[in-house]
Amino acid sequence: MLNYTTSEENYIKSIYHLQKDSDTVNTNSLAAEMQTSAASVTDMLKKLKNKKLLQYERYRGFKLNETGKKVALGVVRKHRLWEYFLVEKLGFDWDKVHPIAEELEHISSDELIKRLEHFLGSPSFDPHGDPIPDRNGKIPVIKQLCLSVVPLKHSVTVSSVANQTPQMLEMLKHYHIGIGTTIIVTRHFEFDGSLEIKILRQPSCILSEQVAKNVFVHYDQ
Amino acid sequence: MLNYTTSEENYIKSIYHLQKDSDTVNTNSLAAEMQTSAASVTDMLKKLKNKKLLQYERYRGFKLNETGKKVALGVVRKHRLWEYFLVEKLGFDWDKVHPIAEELEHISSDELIKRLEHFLGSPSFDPHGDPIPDRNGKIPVIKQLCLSVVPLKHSVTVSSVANQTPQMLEMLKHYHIGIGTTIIVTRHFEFDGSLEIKILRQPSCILSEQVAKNVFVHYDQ
DNA sequence: TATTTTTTTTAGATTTGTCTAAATTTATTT
DNA sequence: AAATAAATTTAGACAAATCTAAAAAAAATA
Repeated sequence: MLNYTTSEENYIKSIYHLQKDSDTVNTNSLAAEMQTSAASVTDMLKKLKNKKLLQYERYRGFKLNETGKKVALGVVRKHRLWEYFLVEKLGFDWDKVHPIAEELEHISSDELIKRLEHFLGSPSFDPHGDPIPDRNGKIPVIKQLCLSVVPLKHSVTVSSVANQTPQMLEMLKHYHIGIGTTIIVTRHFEFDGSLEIKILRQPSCILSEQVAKNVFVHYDQ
Repeated sequence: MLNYTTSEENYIKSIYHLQKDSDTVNTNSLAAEMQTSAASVTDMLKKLKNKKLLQYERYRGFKLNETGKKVALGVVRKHRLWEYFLVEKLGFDWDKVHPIAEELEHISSDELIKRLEHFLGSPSFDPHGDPIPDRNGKIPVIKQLCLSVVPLKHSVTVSSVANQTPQMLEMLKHYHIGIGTTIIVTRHFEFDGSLEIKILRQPSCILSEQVAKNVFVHYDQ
């Protein structure tokens, strides 16, 4: 596989994330996402089109082709493996690792990533619960649902968190909730949508609907 | 501390290595070291002088000042910690890690390096036996001598290897010699300068003078 | 010391990625 | 459908890092 510049990789990654939500992407939303000007985006689109990484007709929006998606998945893979390393091996809090992984994801060695993955035990999900694509770009899937809609008395495990701010982290730390935590919802208060939950070896506690809406879980086997 | 570009850091590091041998550095030798043109070196020298990292009078050579040396030591520190990580944690052969560490050394986070160092157990020497500067730029010293001049029957430990090519690595692997290996020189053949050595749990073997001249050791306590 | 050679610097281009401002195309409203 | 607004692209510029070729300075040699 060819090598791309850090800037190209960043554009490709952002397009990839945007086109998951809305099939074709437009210039302004990419400019907003990347905090740059629409003109810069247009410039880069021409380069990426020349390198055959995306479909693009001027004024008509754009989307990554298969090659482009593979490149994007490679960058996402590296980003999430490094995040896992930073949290699990170096002990960073998960809300601190993003900017560092943004740099590490552009280190080019394939052998490095192969060995890093093995060293980490081939994790399937990063510390935020986001899936880590495998070497072929395959993304592990998991049947997730929002904690706010989980039925009472079912045992579920936290698999990801939507809002990844320091404020949310602080909140979750206080409640002893992290990726992998097992939770049972014991009551649902109609009035404000808040939940009473039970975590193993913790006293019961109440979560606001706002928090619950940002926590995603899967059913335990 | 300010941030510098990857290119600036690479120039600073190369100047640092060159000025260890010859107090003041000249344009052509830096150009050769960095595999670039003398004109490019002059361009960069002006930038580094503006940023107050080196003493430089045109046509008169140049050298890093104290600020420049600190920056250089920071880069060297990062390079060697990453090399240690790549060899000790990811299982790379030591002759494969240099180009990867050349990329990793430019990752900017200080917190990352602090935690990486702690994770690695604060090593003092990298896998080639080169010293790792501490957070303040202090370089651990060790009283080294060349294996070719070690007196007979003294127990010594390999601390570094001068020639770090794949060919040398292959040779040393064959003899079961690495950084940290304990060696006793049992005979010295005047004819060709070759040595008979004994390594714990290995049969005695003969090293050519050429190999011995590239191996550095220190006396055991 | 005068000449030649070597080293170093300058001058002028080039590439990559960015910018602002103006022009163009598309979309939305009267 | 015409006018207006919004989105997008082009034109032209700039900074960083590089290059080649020419000029200038320093060093070596005759």
